[in-house]
Amino acid sequence: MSKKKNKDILESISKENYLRLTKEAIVASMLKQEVAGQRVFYVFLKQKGYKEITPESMDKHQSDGIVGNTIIECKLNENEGGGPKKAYQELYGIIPNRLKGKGERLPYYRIYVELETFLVEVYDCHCNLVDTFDWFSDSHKFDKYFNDKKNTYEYDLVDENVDLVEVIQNIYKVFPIKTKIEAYKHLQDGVVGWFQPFDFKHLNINRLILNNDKMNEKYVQKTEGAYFTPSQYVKISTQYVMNAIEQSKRDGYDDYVIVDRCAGVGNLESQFPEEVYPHLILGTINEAEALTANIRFNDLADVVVIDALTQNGVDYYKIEIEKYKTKNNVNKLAVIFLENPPYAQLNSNKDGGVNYKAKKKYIKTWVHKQMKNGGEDLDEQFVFSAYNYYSVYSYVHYGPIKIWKTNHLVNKEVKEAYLCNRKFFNAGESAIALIHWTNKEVFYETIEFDSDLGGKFPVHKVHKTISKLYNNDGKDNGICVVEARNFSFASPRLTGSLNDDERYGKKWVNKDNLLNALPLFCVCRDEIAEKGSISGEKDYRVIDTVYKTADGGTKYQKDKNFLQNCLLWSLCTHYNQCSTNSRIWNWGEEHLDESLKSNEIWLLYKELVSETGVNGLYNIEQYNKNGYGKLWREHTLYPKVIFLKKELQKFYVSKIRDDMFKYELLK
DNA sequence: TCGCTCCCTTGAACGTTCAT
DNA sequence: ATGAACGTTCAAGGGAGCGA
Repeated sequence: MSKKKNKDILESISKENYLRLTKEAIVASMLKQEVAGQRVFYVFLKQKGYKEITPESMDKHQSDGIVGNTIIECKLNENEGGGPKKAYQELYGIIPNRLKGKGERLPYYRIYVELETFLVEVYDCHCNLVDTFDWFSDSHKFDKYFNDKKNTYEYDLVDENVDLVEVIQNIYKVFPIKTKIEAYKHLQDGVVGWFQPFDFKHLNINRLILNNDKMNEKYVQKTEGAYFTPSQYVKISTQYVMNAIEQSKRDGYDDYVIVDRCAGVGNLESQFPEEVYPHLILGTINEAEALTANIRFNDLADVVVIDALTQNGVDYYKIEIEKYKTKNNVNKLAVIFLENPPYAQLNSNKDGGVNYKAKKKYIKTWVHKQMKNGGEDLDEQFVFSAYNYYSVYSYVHYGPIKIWKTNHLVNKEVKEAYLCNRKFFNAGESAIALIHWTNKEVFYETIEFDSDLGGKFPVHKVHKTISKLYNNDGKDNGICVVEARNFSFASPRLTGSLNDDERYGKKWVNKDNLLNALPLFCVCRDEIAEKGSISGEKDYRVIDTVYKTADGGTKYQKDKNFLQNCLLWSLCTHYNQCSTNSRIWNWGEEHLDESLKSNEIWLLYKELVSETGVNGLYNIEQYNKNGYGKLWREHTLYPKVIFLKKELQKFYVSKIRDDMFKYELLK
């Protein structure tokens, strides 16, 4: 809006007598300050019968005025908002570039509208004036350009600011297709009105492969479980494999093969020297990925499409290994597995995530059926089948540490181990173990990992869950429900809560056992184990490697100091969801040590309780005293609540956390 | 009952545009 | 330059339900 316009509006507002206006009229005049002109224009067109126009979304400041095959830019008059100069930049620079960056269609026509003078100028994409008319009397003329299909602008995918990955993802959106290979077909054929035919096989292979990894992020990742491994970690796993090869030579093996049953586009193998290619035995379940991988390996290695978790799949690799032996006349062959399998738990309730089970209609894979226990995660199935059906020399494997830490699925010698940061796999920050296992049986209690942060990071095996440390005393005797169950820190709200409404479970604890049970609630809410830090720099190595256990037994119950600290924290934290009338508040105050009652945390908490007349920080946060007005909470209550939360964090770290490790509640 | 994962909503933090 | 007013992104938190 021009200065003049705004000034006029502001002046007219100060002259206006609002007392005589209805509510509606006031709202109408408020709208005048903003983009009222455009709103009137688009509403007018809509009322003239242009159904594709939605004025509400089109007259916002930053929306691109795209209707059918046109981009529209409105100006009130030629002095407003930069006038024709600014309109030109928008129509031929800013909006097209934004669309290209998003990989979306580029309209052929550019329309400049001057609202006050009713002037409409229609240009083509080369800025040739095509038509001029009056939008009030000739509004039907827009129709021709909105719906024009014949004159189309095609842009080239080789263009710098075209994001090929976005184009492919838009192809997925626009056409009813499921696989990459179909998308590639569209690239090859071109799409009228969108882009020219693109010969991906000969024109820009490197870029295509590079982007293929990126493409896995959003679409294929979800449907096929095709995650890619970042190159800095591929470098390490490549070295691990080379080490295994060297070791096999020293052990008297004649030759080696490298098996990857989830090769995808061949990322894990991309850093091997070419002489390694003939030793590769690769498979993937996605046809388009196999196509791309075969381009990468230039016919020196063959990537086939096969599901490794079927009986056929298992046999296929057996046969391929045998074939290699026969063909190359090998006596003693070292079989090295190198894999980054999909990590997808199939017993999940939702149909999102890796779509594997949706395709298989909840049918267990053949490998899964062979497993006595576990195997809900595809990763476990890959690990299980590798060691069960093949005589593995070495297994270089990426995956969650649970296969060793809790499931005890692999108990083999560790040659080398590295903790990768999952954020580089395009997921949330956490630790993914890269381990070079041999086939020698070894039972470790601790594995030491290298990592991005340098030094050694130990991860300990766990045996018993904390749920073993207490029992259900029944609702009649119980003071509150303590939920304390699993090993991991996923969803701590659900599996580590304290409440009196049985919202997550029914494990009631009575007055005699509660003091001993509260540390189990506290450990479930260990912020550092869950998030990697309290604030600032995260230590990704902690996330998903530190678990809750009962391996230390009931020793912690003899430390009265520790129990008292946990009691104070449990009573004051907002994670305690007991209602204000719960018996826990009186019980807690009775049992809290006198020395802790002079602690700043307790004093502050009690102050909030007396101010609101409500028990529990969780309830205090929701407390609303209408008589004080809506801003009262912001000014009086929340600053104190925030301060108390910070003090509780500090208290947990300084007085509780170390003991959690000491008593092996954290491990 | 227990262990675990996935989807959805929020809102803080950061980005961008525009008028003064 | 500065700040209002949106727009965008992303992690945290809440909740549901599967399979053993």
